[in-house]
Amino acid sequence: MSASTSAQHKKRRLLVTSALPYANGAIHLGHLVEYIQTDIWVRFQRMQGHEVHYVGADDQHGTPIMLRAEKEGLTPRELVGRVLHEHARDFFGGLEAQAAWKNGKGELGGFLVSFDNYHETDSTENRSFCEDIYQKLQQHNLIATRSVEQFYDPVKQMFLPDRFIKGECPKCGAKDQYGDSCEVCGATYAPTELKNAYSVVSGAAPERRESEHYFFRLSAPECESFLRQFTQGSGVSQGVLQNEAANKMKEWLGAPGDNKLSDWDISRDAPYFGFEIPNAPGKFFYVWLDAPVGYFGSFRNYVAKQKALGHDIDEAAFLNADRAASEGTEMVHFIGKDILYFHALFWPAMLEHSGYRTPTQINAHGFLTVNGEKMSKSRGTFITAQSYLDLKLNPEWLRYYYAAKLNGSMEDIDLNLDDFVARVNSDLIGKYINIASRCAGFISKFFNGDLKFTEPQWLISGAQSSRFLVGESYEARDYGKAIRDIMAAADRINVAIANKEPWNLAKDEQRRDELHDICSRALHGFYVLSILLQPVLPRTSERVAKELFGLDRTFNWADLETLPTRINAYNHLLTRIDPKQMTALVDANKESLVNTTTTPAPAVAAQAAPAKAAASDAAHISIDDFTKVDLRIARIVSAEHVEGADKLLRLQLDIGETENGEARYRQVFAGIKSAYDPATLVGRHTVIVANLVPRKMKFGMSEGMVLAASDESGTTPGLFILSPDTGAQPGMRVK
RNA sequence: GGUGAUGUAGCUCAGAUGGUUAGAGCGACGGAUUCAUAAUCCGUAGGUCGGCGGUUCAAUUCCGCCCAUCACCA
Repeated sequence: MSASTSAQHKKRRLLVTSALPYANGAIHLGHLVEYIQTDIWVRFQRMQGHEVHYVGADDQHGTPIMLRAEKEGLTPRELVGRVLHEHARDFFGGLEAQAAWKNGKGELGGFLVSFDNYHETDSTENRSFCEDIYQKLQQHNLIATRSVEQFYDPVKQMFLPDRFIKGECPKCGAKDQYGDSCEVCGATYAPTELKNAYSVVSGAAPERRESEHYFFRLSAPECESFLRQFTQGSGVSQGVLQNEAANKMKEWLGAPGDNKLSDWDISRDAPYFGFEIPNAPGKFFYVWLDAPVGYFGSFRNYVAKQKALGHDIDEAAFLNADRAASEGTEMVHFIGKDILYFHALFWPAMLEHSGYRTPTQINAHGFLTVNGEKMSKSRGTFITAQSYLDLKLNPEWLRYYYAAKLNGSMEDIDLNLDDFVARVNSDLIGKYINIASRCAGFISKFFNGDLKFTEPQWLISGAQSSRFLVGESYEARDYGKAIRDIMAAADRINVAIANKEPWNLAKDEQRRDELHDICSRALHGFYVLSILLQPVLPRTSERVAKELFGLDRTFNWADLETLPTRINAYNHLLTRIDPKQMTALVDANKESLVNTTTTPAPAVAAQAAPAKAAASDAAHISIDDFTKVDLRIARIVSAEHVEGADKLLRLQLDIGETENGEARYRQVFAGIKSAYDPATLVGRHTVIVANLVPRKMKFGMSEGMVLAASDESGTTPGLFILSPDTGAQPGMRVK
């Protein structure tokens, strides 16, 4: 790759981004593929001394956020503010940790993603970029307006995105199907074809209404000709896009004259959480317009923060088209393959025609599967970042495993949990860490920590060739190859140690020089491996640099040309994964009650069960008796502690009821405080008795009862509320 | 439905412009060793390279069809 060879001579100036996670849910292991992939690349570039600015942000606008905030009884700002902190905690240990780290006064937490800045799209910086881009496009006659007919919720008084419409499949009649295709028979159709369509928001029958929309004229000839040149490029190596992505673009663009591009609808009507379009009251920028602009917003915010600390970063050199061209700065996006369309068509076309610089590299990656299948909440493979960290699993394990599987293409990668344990334990502990562990003792014991090399040049030239080989792989994002080459080197070092049998040399005082040499060489090997692995294992490599080799800083790429001179006493660096931790991780992420019974715990319960069944034999009830109990699926909208109550939580439950067109929630007091943190309940589905006589309690009316299991004998402690299987909707009858 | 990607040992993956016995790591099995409470080293077994057909002296590698998985069709 040309970039890596030229990197030897020229200092690169890079603005790097990862896609912005939507502020509507928790970070999970699927998200982390991208942030870890980007972070490894960024850290590799920094190690070479390049100027790197890695920025990210939360994507906070749009209808789903607006509606979710409403259901939780929050303003959108309150919701996205909370989620921003959750995301920051997962990525790097929180905004405070990040700020301290930037000041050189602290360490990152979470998954060690080393953003230079993490911001939000609902910000003043982002608004001003959006307005500026929009106005420039307008000046270039690339904004058009026309009337669009859309679904409208007459109760909620808002236009509805297609995914908020459900109804019966026009082909097979299956109920509750989305507006694009039927999950039961596989038919595809337009939302207008749905029978008995209803709004997911209010349940009302949607109407068709017209409204004026604003469009970015992507179909304009200047856009097409620009994109043709931009996506195909003239690049010798990768160019702007990977091959696979460039082919996809060819498909989207078609042959010259096909005119396959259509204009892009960039406006949404009020009510909408977003930025109002200048001089267009009641019209807002569509979230997908301001999301990528968020990269710029975050960068500007970062430049200001750095300026306050006395560091000047030339913003225009990175954002202005002419300046970027003359200064040779780069802008590199890491994205998932699902959003290639937005990043490779709309985004560059917008930038090109508003005077901003366009991306120099767009790197798309595939999706994550777990154990070969789509992540599943009921199987417990929809694993949140928080659950991984809460169980004290080492983030470097996951970073290493992802690195070993990533190859720079758009292929999906699989996290196989058994393989994860085997791979990490065998590679990192068995091969890599073991080298230091088995040799450091001799150096400390016999040579006072001093290293001595008989053939220094030979060792340095070996490190030099690793430097090229591994560096090229990192540059091309073929981390899998980098890891294979690094581990092959670790294998060679272990073989060399075995051949010299230092434990036998140690018994013979005549052979101290030989002992000194083999152990010094092995430690140098460990030094090299630690440098090469630093982008992947930043925390461990930092400890190796500081604690073992006594440096006052982290490694950089040039350290590969030097030899360490001494070591300090060796302390353990990494522990193995216990397979039980994987079981615990999956259990912690299981939502369905049915599936949790596969865990070992019920051994006790199984013994208790027969006795209870026998006891209840005496009192059968009729089916009619049972149907008197109205059991419903409920969604927990909010949960909070009740002041003055020892055991109660106050829950707001959505069971699909409405009142005057507004969603009506049931307030229920549940005695589950001892077993559940309210924050973990929000959003969960459970089962309630809906026709229980409402009861006035000291703290208010309780309009139903949440069902929970417990062992009456007290043998098995705990309280367990029920969870329906995935797909159950609030209000469904349980019978 | 259309388009594209993927399908190689038990697991995770390399690789080949078509050409002698298809590779690695892990796992399994056998042996060695003990510095590494955080092991390693040596060796063995395991694959008709998703299925069927075609082109060819020769295909797992090229072509067609089929099956499976995944994605995209704004």
